Amino acid sequence: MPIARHSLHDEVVTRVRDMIIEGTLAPGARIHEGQLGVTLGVSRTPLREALKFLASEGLVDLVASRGAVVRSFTPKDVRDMLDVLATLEAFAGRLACREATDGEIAEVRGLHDRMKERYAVRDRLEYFKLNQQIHSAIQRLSGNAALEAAHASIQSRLKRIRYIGNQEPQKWQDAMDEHETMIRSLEARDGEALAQVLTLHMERTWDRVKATL
Amino acid sequence: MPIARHSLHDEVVTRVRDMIIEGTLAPGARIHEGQLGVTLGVSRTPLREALKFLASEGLVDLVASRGAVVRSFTPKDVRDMLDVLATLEAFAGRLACREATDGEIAEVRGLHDRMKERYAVRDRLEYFKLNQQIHSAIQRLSGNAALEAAHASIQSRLKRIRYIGNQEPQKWQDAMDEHETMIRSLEARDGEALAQVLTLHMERTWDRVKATL
DNA sequence: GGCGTGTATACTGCATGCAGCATGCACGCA
DNA sequence: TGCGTGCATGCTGCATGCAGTATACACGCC
Repeated sequence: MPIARHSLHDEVVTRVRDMIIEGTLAPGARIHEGQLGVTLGVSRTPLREALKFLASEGLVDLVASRGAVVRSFTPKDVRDMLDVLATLEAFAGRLACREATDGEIAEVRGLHDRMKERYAVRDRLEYFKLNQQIHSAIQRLSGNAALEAAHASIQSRLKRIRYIGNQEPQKWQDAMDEHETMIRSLEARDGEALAQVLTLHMERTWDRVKATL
Repeated sequence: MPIARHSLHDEVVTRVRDMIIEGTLAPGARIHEGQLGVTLGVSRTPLREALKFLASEGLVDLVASRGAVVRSFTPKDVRDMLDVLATLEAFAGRLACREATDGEIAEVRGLHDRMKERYAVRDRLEYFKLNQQIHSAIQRLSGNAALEAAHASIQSRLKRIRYIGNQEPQKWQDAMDEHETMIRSLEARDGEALAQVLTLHMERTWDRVKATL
């Protein structure tokens, strides 16, 4: 394994993306190149390159001669993205049930169990991270790289919004139950059932987040 | 309407993307910043920014300290992308039948008729462009911007490969027939039929291109 | 003769300087 | 007093210079 090579702009992409997800950079906020550059300790060049990258991901908008602003989403945007996610995940679920090895499914089960533990102690941050990993893992198990990439792109845009959701205990419990059904369907290699619960999960996710928009 | 503002890196993104699609920059070819910069008449900075953008689109790979290389796709990559496209287009087709106005559908019919004319005189380049426009238009008619963006991203990666396909008269005729069914289904607002033919079209597209990979 | 090592070349990665444009404020005129 | 215009400021967009590193070739050693 090659040692991790941290090209600076790659590092910056990650950092800025995290700042957007965590809300340090609020939606609609203008990104000041010089200022942010100083904050991150890099010059404007790699920062600008990172912003172009994030623009392509849809996390920031580039306005001519006025630089970058953090993209803000309307409720409809969110709903639309969830609909696409549902479509992609349902497709991935069917494939995963067919293509994944038993070992791979066991790994997802491992993620699921760890997530359940974090839920038990109400560790929202870790729960959330494991949750995202599970959804990503199902895409990966589909064996379709293009699918995985398309999913990752949309998921990253929704991260912030989904993190805000699940605030209420009942909602959180519901989400956990849906995940329980998911993992069972995957282990049973029942593609249709998995696709169905994934679609339902997205629909419910919408119900859980729409009030916060 | 604000006059078109051509930020240089945007222009470069378009130019380089076209060079990749047209094959001027062959898959696997290394992109030499200085040299290409001179060719395009721009300095390295906007060119580098454009390359970061294209990397995010998946058209080039960035290798640390070695710059950018034009991404090359394996047959499986192509197959995978077509599968995702089929999924997205089927979804978009259903939505479009429900959401589009009669006027919008008439516009697609217009594109279709123009495409048929180009087919009649065997004008492959114009046929191809109109073909892409039709597929994009169906996404747009879905009213789901996230869907449209995800589709556009994959479609741009496949452009070059799909352009090479349809070389043989019979294949081209078949593709044309599928499009004929498409437009009829759309006009009848039969979402299921449209989804079905779009899926079929992608499957057939695979049959048409796989030999060239 | 083949393989490993050293060195030279040249390309990428990043910093910085300069020019052009957007924005906000002040001043003048109606 | 209100609106329009001009100017100053500061930011973005782009060019270029410099340092670090990959690569290729040549030389030496086994």
